[in-house]
Amino acid sequence: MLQIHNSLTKKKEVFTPIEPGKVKLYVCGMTVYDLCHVGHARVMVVFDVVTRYLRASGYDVTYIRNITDIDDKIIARANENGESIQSLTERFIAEMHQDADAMGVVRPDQEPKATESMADIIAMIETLIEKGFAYAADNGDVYYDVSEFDGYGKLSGRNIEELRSGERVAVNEAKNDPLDFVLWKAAKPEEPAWDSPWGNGRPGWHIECSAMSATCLGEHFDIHGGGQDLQFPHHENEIAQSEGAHGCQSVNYWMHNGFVRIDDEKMSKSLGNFFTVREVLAQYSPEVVRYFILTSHYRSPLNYSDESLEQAKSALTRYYTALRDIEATQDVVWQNDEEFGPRFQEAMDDDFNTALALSVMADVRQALNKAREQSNEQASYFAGLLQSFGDVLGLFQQAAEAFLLGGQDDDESAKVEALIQARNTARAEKDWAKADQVRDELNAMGIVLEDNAGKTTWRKA
RNA sequence: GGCUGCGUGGCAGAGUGGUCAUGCAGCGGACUGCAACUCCGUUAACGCCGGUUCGAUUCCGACCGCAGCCUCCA
Repeated sequence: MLQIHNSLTKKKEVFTPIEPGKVKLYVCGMTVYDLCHVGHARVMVVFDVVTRYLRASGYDVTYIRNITDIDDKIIARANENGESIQSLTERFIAEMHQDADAMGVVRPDQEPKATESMADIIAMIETLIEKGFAYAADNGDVYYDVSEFDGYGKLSGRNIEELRSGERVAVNEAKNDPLDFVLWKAAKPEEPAWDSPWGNGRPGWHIECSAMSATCLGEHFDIHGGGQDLQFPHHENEIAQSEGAHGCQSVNYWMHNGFVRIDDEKMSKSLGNFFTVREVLAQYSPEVVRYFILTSHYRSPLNYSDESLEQAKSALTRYYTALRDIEATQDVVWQNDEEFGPRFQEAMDDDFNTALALSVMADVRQALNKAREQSNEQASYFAGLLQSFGDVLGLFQQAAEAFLLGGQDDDESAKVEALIQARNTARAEKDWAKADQVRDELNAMGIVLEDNAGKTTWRKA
């Protein structure tokens, strides 16, 4: 029975979908003005695995991940670059897709964009004004009146008094209350703007998600996810907006993933201590990055370091080594495996405990390696089982050879093969000095040899 | 200052009131011409101080340390 830690109640709860057999999932996506960094990669991978596991568990999942394609940073960046906003956002949407695809992240069912949701956004603001939750200020902005919403603070565990005492925002004259947040921003000269009942302007960040989630999934849906930093104020404000406008609970389960850190500090754009996905993928295979992300529980902090990536690489190499040169039994269904299936399921059912699930897979790998010596059939079965588990976590999605040989071109491969041939000739003649010399040469090229059962295979170090 | 959360062996990282995590690395052994791979075995941990308990790393409390949010952020 699947249990999910709900940030709203701060407890693990049994997951019960609103509609039996169906899951409606919304995740806050990127603001597209720059390349994805490892923190973004974590969100994508985490909710990719959530989606994969829900589907593997038999749910019909509708997965929505929005794109914020209009905001202050986008406008500022476009101006800096001297390019149009549309050209900037289209470019970075393409870059994001490239990174996500590289990491094997399954595309969401829909990726709504803020700029294409204006009618819904404006209609929702109108509703909020009608119901008394929002007001138009003299300067053309529209604000949400926080004091009108009883549950304000319930997600982030705060109340309005606490928020007031911790107030660090410069007071904005147009607001009735410093805690009120903007739903619609009046356009400044030279800024892109949309027509609205309150004059030309553009939406505030929070209202976009409330409008898009309702449009794509309805007023009440199952799971809403995102990074921990969105809990306040973004998700708190979403609740105020959605529940204010619709008069019903908007989300049953809130899921927040932990941060990626560097040297025990949050990786973020503002601190400038981030690595882009592009940079990391130049050095490590995408599945190594994915494996690294899955070694810790999604809610824990994840410290990024070369050492951790190297460990992930070594571990994944062992899996691919086990899968190499063996024909995996097709269509093995892990749920049917009586030994490992229940252990894997128990791990994943426990709030998506991927670290524990990986330990089950390590046992399967060992079983595979042992079976190899005795029974090909058994070994093939375990290989198939490993593949089946891998499909849930998005691992082992490439051929073992492709992973282990890692982007060798044909010329290089031919050269390696020739050297191996030469070494094996020397070995046959018991010319160990020569054989070792050739092996050293290969090692220097970053090639590791493995002599198995009369056959020499190689891989990249 | 307020509110969260965390502190596990050399590193990464699960978990549990009494018995094995797992991975990376290390050590010993088997295999190998030697290595690598693989297998077998193995060392080692639960921030600090109290309390509850027959027994606590696990529950409770204080303390120390770290991180996050309270402003844009995945």
